[in-house]
Amino acid sequence: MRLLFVEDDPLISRDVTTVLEKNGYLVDIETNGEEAWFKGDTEDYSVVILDLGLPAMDGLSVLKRWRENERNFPVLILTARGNWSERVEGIDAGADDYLVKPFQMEELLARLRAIVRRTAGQASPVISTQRLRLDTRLKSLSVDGCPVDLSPLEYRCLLYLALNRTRVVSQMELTEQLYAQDFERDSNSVEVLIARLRRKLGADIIRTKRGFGYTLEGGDFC
Amino acid sequence: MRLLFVEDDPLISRDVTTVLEKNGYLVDIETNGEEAWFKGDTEDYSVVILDLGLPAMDGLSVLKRWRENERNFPVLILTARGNWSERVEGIDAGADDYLVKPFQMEELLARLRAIVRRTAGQASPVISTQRLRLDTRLKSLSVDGCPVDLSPLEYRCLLYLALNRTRVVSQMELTEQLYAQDFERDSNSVEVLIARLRRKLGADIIRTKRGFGYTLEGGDFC
DNA sequence: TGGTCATTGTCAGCAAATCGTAAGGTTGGC
DNA sequence: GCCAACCTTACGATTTGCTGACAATGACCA
Repeated sequence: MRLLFVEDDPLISRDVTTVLEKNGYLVDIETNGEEAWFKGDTEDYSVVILDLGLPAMDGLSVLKRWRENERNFPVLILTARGNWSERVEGIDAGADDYLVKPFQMEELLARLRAIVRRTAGQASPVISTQRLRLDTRLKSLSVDGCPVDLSPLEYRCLLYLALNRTRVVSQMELTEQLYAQDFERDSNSVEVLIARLRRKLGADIIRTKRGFGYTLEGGDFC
Repeated sequence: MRLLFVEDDPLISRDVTTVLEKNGYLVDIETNGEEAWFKGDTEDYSVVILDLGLPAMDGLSVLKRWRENERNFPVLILTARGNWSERVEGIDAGADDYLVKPFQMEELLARLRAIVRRTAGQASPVISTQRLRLDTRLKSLSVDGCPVDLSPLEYRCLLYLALNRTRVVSQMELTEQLYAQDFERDSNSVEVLIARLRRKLGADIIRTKRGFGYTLEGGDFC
């Protein structure tokens, strides 16, 4: 789950990032608006946390320019206490949620989960396909009603496939989403990961589109 | 995705090209301005990377001449560090983005993605004809409602025919779109490819206009 | 401290799919 | 009927993806 964190205060960003990473997010940090905008415009993020007080280009402008370019990832904005108008403007500019500083990490995590779920078209904290049931709060999974244990990496992989089950996810994309950007080119770790998932889930849950990538069952037509 | 890479330093172009090809681009390399201009003027590219310091004809002139001739493919220019005026001139001459040398490959890839997305607009993810349904997100195809599996090359070929179904696509054109520049001209690989497609789709989906090329059913024009 | 276990990357071997090549067959226009 | 354009088939080199075995790491516990 790739996350862009736009925050100019290095003290805050370091602490928050640590927690986010412990919770399975792959965090990119940007400290100024200009570069944050470029990152958001060119990379694929699952969610963005955006502080509104930024140098170079203020957070609101960044958000507006993203939305103009149809960058539709969910954005959670951070605002200072009592700055009510900013908050309203933020929502108008296309933010999906806001949080007032200072905040509890627990609350940030909860809102991130909610926001990711909503924008993925999920109304509940549970993602279900025909045979899978992924509970994002408990990080638990059942297949055909039977509980299955997953390792952290396996869970993140399956979650990403589930959130993108309407399309083919290439090996490369999966690599970028699961590992930091300095990935080995000639490694088959993704293949091994998929194989281990299949052993736990059953062979026919994750399908291979040779030459293209992987899809989950249930994203079918016809 | 055909890409023209105009760069006079063979060391740079070789390395960059390798990465580009691994990322699915069909790369043509030109090392001097004159020939680069001719290539861009006569071939169909999805995007062009243009180094501004070139022998024979400098990059800016090449770009201007393309734009005068209404060659509207997106162009990303490469400039030396700190050469600010060149960059501004480049944008004025019709470049879509620029990158300062030396650069990270990741950043180049990101900017290419952004640029292609911008100029392509957003095309519908599903292309339908009377009997075909091509889902570009699932990379899957159904004929008369029945799913059919395609190899990557077959898929690209059919997609190109589908995107150009209002006209006849010559063998030559298909070759240029599917293969890199220095391809054997007297090979029957396209014919074989079409034959394999026909075996999977049914004989009457792809029609031959002898001496001209191929058309898809449904693009009737007699 | 040392042992056990879960997690995850690496590697080598295998099977199957992919795709270019070549050779010979068929078709259609003149 | 000839010739070029096009089709079909078979072959095999290469690529792609799967799998089991093994190693490195770190957490946990005695």
